[in-house]
Amino acid sequence: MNAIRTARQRARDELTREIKAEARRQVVAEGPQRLSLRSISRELGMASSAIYRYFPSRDHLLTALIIDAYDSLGAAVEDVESHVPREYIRARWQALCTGVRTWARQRSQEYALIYGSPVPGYRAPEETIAPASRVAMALGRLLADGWAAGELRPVQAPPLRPGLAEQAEHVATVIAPGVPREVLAQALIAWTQLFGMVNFELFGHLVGSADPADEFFDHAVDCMADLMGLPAE
Amino acid sequence: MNAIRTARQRARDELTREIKAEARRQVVAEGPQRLSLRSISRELGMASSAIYRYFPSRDHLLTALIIDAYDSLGAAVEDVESHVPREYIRARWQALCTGVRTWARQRSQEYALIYGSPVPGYRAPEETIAPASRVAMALGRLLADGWAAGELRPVQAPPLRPGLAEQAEHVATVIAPGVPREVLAQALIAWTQLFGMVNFELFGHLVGSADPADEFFDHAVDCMADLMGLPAE
DNA sequence: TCCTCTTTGTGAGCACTGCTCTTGACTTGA
DNA sequence: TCAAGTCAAGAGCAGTGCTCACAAAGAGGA
Repeated sequence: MNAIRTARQRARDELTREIKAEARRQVVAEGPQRLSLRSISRELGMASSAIYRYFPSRDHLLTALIIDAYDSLGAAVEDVESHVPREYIRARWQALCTGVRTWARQRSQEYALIYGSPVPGYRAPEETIAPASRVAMALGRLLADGWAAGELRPVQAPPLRPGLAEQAEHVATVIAPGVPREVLAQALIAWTQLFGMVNFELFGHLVGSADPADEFFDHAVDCMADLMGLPAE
Repeated sequence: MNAIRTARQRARDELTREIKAEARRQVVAEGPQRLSLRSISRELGMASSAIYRYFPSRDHLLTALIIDAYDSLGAAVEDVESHVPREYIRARWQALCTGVRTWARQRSQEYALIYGSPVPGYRAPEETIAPASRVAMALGRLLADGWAAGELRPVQAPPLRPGLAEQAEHVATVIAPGVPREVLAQALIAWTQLFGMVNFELFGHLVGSADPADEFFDHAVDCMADLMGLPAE
């Protein structure tokens, strides 16, 4: 709106940032459930009630952190993928996957915040869905590029059930226009596979089987690439 | 040990059960984080401090619930799978998957308890790992049966990296003796895929794409069956 | 039976939490 | 300059997990 914000506005923005920064520090250090508004206020040297001028409740503050986490993950994935030449579709997929995994391992508490079990009674608000879809968008672009270049092999899979065909068609229009629904159905599988593996690795469900998970992860990523019909190269 | 337990022992067992039952009711109704020892004691008409004679901490009570949840899921899956004739390998896989999904949808809070993000600083204790592996065991039996019957098709996948080959070999000896490691590597993928989908469905990450997820789920289950080389039938 | 020893329940209390509300001080724009 | 709007502070409410000293009650040996 106005480039010249008032002093009050600037102070408000700064304090909002500081509160979020301290909150993130606590989440990273001790997990989302230990996040305490009172200890934030103590750390910032203000009264606990003052926090409520900036975030109406603990959940609102958590939501802000969630949005930031989605954005951070999206940016990280976009960044790592952008370093791969555009025409290497399979390499871009691999970069996307390792990007997600690396980010998740480095910032596991924030990952748990967005992909772990939601806080009870917590319903993801409207403003989270855009940042939440950045990773999916990256996958969509990659598929669209591969399709446009005529490099995707036909998928080997059972025919789509009608409802799924419709959903896949809708996803295609939003995320990868022109790409056939069969490809997007397989991409949905690959997508849930990716986060399923990262979840299991981070939450300890691979202990005793595929732990450490590096090679298993790479292997699965390859299999998913084949499932989507990505070119070998 | 002794069939004739003392009155004290019987009272103790009963109260332990009642505490767990009330705790489970609260978890089902409001989620794990709202579980409150004080409100349990209030509901049971006892002093809050008395609970600590039965569970040394809130986390210990949660662990007991987690074990019960694993056992309940394992039993449900075993039950639904046992109703399929032993020789229908693919149908057993499908039954296993829908068994997991159905249980998860019916008891979502308990599912979140075991497959959501772990409570902060919470480390899964030793006694959870046996009940936690019941679903994996069922998958192993199914593969072993299929292999013994000579019905598994050779898997179409990249060769295993050495570390993964070793891990798959180890999983095979524990869960599906005799079955080649290549099959178990694909089974690991199918396994993470299964829980990845259920996670995403329950935690709202499929909203806007594959929601409702029934057909997508069935499709993915089929694809995973193919990935493992299960017979068509 | 009596008399210890152990187990169990109680209630007060500590240190903490999210959140509300009143009160008084400050900034801002007309 | 001055009313309107904004903000921080502090007290307070209702709740939490957990500890501890103490008093009943049961268990088992002499």
